[in-house]
Amino acid sequence: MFSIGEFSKMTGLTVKTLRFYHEQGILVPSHVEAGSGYRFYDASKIDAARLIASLRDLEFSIADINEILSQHDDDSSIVSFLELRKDEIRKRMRNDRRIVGLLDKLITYEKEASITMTQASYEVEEKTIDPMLVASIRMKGKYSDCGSGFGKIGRKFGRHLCGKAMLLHHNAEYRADDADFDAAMPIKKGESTDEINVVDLPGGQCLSLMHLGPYEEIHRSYETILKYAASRKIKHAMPTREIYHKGPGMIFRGNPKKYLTEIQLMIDGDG
Amino acid sequence: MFSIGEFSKMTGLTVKTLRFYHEQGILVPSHVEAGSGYRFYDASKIDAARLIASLRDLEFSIADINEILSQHDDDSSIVSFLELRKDEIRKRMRNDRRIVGLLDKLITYEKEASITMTQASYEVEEKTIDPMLVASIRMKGKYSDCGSGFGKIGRKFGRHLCGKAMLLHHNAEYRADDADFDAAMPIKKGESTDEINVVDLPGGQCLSLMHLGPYEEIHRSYETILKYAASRKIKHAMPTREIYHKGPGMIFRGNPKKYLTEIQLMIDGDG
DNA sequence: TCTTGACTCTCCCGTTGGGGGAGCCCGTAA
DNA sequence: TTACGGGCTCCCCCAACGGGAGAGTCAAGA
Repeated sequence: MFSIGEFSKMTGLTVKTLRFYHEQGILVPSHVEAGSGYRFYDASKIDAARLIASLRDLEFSIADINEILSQHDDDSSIVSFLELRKDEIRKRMRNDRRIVGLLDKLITYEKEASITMTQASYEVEEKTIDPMLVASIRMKGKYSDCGSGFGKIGRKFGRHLCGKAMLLHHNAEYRADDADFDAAMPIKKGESTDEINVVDLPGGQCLSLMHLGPYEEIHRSYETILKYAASRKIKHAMPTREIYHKGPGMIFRGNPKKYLTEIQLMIDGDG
Repeated sequence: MFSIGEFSKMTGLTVKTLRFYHEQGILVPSHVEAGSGYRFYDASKIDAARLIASLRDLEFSIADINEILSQHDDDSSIVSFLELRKDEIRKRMRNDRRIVGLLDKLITYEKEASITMTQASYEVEEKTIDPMLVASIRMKGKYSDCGSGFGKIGRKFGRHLCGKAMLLHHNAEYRADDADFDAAMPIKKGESTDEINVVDLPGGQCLSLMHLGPYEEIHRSYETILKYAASRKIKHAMPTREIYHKGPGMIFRGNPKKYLTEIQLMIDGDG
């Protein structure tokens, strides 16, 4: 016969836990002294304690354990319990996978944006870009409506997205209310649908300029890059591309002063 | 301004939850009427509610959300929070994978044992078995000590086990205290260590008999199968194999009347 | 104007598996 | 004698709400 302290050390269960299991009726001491209320456990209870610890390790609830102990004495008869438990845990794992996926996206996005922001020169550069496959939706109206387009593409191609959201401008000039543009997102693969076009965007030489700050001020960067092109007599092809390295966050709306947008003018083959 | 019921329908958060968030200070109504205590929310709170719901969906605690809301307003500044959360969830997923693995083992084991038990003829059969790779430990002493051997093998080759535990008897007769045997378990691959030998067990024709009941009675089945072999003048090779289709469970000690053991006598090539 | 029914309020208790601590009892050793 | 190391019971605490009681509020119909 062991005192509760000795039994605790032998089984690894805390004294509190042993008292709790006694109260719950799943691990009753072999003897309780009448006067003092002291609990005493004999050697046969060690196996019982180990068993309960195993079941708790499998995250069975006290109620389940109570039912298992009182009605069963063989592993084969509790297979249904085990399967239920497994289903529940798999369910939780599916949700966890989803959450980790979301978190990963957020983290990657912010880290890339942060690197881009510190490494950018904020001057007009000439660079070569690769062709890419994008899912796009042609929209007419306000630029600010593009969010719904990105939403639709995200819901349809969520698994295959592989880059930042971008806008393809089909107007040469700024139009407030009746702009003609594509909301587009790079994807690894996919097929066109009624609403969404999957197309190859050509690569090649382009002029690029990073714009740090709110969209309302992006016209200044447009002036800069267009002046640069004009001064060097570079012709550019439509559509003009705008790449959103950092916009309103997925959690917070973000601080517009930190919004980071890249303007790309594709250099015309003839230019 | 919306009443709590209207706001609840708009955001999908229950009235109880909204009151709780008010109490916790993470989503305070725009206005609380002095006399009645009625809560009123304006449109700007919808975004806040969405934000909180997103963070709860990522399983952030109320305390974390409080800190995030009061100290940050940009996704990039909470990346460390997101990474912490991700680590915690990955940790939980690792544990869940472990549990599902254990449960799967238990379930598979019991189901196979159950099928074997109902399909067995409980008469001596001749059958062909495939060669197999086993990890084994040579032991001398009591049969009942084999458990420690299985334990060692399990700990070393846990990931590569692919069959039931078995005993290889090197004595032709029953020996109580100084038996010579191997504790062995089939594995997919592995290398010998100091203590554990990885060897190929040959396949071929054998006599097989299922024994249902406690080990103490297995001598009867041995008599049966040996008599069968003798009556047909079949010679058999050592070691004799004993395969434990069902023994003491991994959870419960099990009911010995349901223990299921297969005896295999390998038929000698000359026989 | 009264009533009715739908809302809303606060307050309290319950969930899970124990942990922390107060206040008390007991035996033993310095 | 006192301190210490056990043990006991009883009560509160955690997280994020849900359920329900009892009471007040609001708008519409009779």
